[in-house]
Amino acid sequence: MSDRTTRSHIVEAADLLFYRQGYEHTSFSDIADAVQISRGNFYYHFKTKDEILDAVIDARLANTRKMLDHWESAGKDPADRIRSFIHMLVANRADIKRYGCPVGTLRTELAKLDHASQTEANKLFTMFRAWLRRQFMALGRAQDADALAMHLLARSQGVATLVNAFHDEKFIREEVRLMCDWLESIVRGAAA
Amino acid sequence: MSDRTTRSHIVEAADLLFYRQGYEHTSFSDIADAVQISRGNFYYHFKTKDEILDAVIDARLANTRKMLDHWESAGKDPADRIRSFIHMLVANRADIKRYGCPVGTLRTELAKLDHASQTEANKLFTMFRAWLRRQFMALGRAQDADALAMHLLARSQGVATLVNAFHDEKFIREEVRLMCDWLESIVRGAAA
DNA sequence: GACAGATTTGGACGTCCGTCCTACAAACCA
DNA sequence: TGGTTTGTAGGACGGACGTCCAAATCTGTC
Repeated sequence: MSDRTTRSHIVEAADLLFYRQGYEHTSFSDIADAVQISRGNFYYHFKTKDEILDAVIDARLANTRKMLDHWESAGKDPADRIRSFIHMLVANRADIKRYGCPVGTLRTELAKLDHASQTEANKLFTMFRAWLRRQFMALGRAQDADALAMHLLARSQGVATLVNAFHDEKFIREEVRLMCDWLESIVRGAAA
Repeated sequence: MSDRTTRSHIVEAADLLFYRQGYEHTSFSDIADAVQISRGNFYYHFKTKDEILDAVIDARLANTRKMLDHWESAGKDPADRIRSFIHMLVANRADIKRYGCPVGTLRTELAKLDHASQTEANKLFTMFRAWLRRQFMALGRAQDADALAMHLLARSQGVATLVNAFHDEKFIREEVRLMCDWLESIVRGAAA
């Protein structure tokens, strides 16, 4: 019980710090200070730093799953659901501006470190990819559904990168509009 | 003289290692091993690790400048020059697949570290942005030249990120084709 | 209230890192 | 040839980090 909450507090704080400072640049002390527990206490809940990372990735995977399920049930049609994905950029614009995309930046860092958990981190991308692919298939684009999913994923990643680099939120609005226009042209093509 | 070559060897090796392993994850020993000099020798050429980073960024800025100048003089028209930019993804596809975009990944890492040199690293992006903007202006799109430049920059960044994540070179070809189509539609619009 | 298990504490440990210093070698000049 | 400058070698230093441990504290049970 108390284990559960302390453990989840650690994961929560680590999640935030990994996002803001990066995995390698975040120390046990940083997390301990945030959770207000002693540094030595970690060993009881996690044997290594890598275990915390895995727990953070698992938490992100679960949250993402939940978000996708919500979009799935809340969206009227596939196009509407894809718009939920696109507007994620607007909803998180302040964080993206300061810290970049949570999915992309962690994955990039783990790739540089050649870290064992990069496969796990990649699953975040794969989850979005598979979900988008299903939406495009439901839009009648079975042939190139995966290519469309990858295309949209790439564009949102690129937007997040440049917004973070230039600290320009306005750019998000413009690109989101372009992506919605692009989606609209696909919907029209499917209807014809 | 010998100073010059040893120093440039250090910068060269550091450049490569920063790209492949990341800045923070690359130690003095790593660079020393690559150049085959003693670790202590660094202090003669660079007083701090940050100084090496600055030298690496300066070298990358100079190389980028040279590349852009070459594209400028080699390209027949603005569209041709922009195509040089787009095809950079194809030319560097093997490295991008393994290590991501050299410009984007370093910039992202320095942003997370809140490093003093992130402004310098951003100049790499700004250099591409300004160059592309001039090309689009020459294409008769003075009104939205900067937006077009940012759009293309974002798309190439996104492609690089996903190619690195999914280790899929084929995706580069597809997206390069799409970007060229997009460019073509702009050229046609300008002609009309 | 005594006991047992769960949880937390603060610090010790070995290692690696960036930094810095001193001694030595090579090259150049008087 | 002797002396100065330039470049290199190797290791010492202080600090930070991840890991690990033994003792202390808390919690629930009989």
